[in-house]
Amino acid sequence: MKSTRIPRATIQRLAAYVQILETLSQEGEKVISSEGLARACGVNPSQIRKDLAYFGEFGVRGVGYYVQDLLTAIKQSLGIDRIWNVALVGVGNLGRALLRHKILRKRGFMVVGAFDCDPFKIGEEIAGLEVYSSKRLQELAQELNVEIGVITTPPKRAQRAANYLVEAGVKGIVNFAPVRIDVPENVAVEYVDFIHHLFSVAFNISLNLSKGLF
Amino acid sequence: MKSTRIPRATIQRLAAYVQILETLSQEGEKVISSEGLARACGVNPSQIRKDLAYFGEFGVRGVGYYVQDLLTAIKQSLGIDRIWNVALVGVGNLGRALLRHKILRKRGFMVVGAFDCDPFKIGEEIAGLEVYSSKRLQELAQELNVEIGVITTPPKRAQRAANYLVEAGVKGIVNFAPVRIDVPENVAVEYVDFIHHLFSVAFNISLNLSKGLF
DNA sequence: TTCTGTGAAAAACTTCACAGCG
DNA sequence: CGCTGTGAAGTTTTTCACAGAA
Repeated sequence: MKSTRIPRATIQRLAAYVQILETLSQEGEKVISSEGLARACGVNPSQIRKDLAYFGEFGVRGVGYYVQDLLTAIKQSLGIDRIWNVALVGVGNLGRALLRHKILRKRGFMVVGAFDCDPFKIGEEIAGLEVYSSKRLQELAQELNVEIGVITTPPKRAQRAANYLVEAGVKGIVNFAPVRIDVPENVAVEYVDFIHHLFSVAFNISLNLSKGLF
Repeated sequence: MKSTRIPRATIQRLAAYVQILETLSQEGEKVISSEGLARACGVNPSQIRKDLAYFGEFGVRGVGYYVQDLLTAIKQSLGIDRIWNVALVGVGNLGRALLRHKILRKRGFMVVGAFDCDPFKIGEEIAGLEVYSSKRLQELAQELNVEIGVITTPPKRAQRAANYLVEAGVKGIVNFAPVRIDVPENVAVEYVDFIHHLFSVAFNISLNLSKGLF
């Protein structure tokens, strides 16, 4: 394992590799070359070899990578070779969808607590989980051994949700609310905002159109 | 307007600037400096000036940027100064959440058609929109003047959904399914996969933990 | 004076090209 | 022989630093 700082982009790509390798594994493929993997995820083959080299030597020269071994190695490198307990704050449309979506659990992220500040929602049961008052976050998160918080509140309540989560001792937050949040620097934050992707598509369409016209 | 190729990262950041500027605008702020904006979205001030310079000169030296003017200018540059018609394919948990979420519409993306291949879902009404058979995509998308497709199907059906959308003449696709899709190169594609962000947070937590231990 | 716009420098990231191992 | 692992080259993106306009 190298000690160089690992590019953020590499982490993003590793996540993509995991997805492709899991599909390959399900399809019964045993071996994949960097070129095959590259084609499957639209990047350069040496990019893949470089990305993997940050964490170790997982391939066999002249052969390629054993799908199952590589999958295990990447998951271990990313720290996703185990289950992470997650608390979800904000039970709106998006929050509900995430709670019902099996993908979180399938990927090793188990939502062990759902929280909201709306009295009408507190006590409701969604996907087998009771909705608790956000004020009980600190108390319950410790009890439930929560490590990651997911914020799906409206933008105005995101900072408060973040505060509760930090107080409750979570070490990472995935924020779906379209606002920046302030947290201590030892808390890892990721922002998810699909509107950005729609903007990006809109921009590219406009660009293509103008290329066609002139 | 410069003719250099605009970095993808710039487009992503412009989308973030839009969000912040809209908040500022609502709060009645008239002027913002590149430094203020930089602080609000966690980037370097000259990054912001560079990003904006790709599209023109929007600032006033010694003053900063007029919030409203800058907002208008960025929206125009991104091609989001108008309404885009969107077709959504795949009415599962995520699809439903997007249909009900007001944010799409608020940002200028109007879902004008919802499609699914499950006979049980066809005919259902969600957020005032009838669910149609995916097979009718081509016919209806043209009628409804759809320009962007959003795929929220399970991974296995994503490629078929993409094919339908391309046949229907959409020029851009936002794919929420965790698989790569093949489309003609004049169709802009963006992938949305929040699991990547959870992976990223998990990795960073693991990293912080190991830093703390050694 | 303040704060933008921008060349030039620095850093980060990607691709190349090939040595080296199975 | 084929494909990985990797230094070196190349490219892109970010940051610096300062000239110049309001």
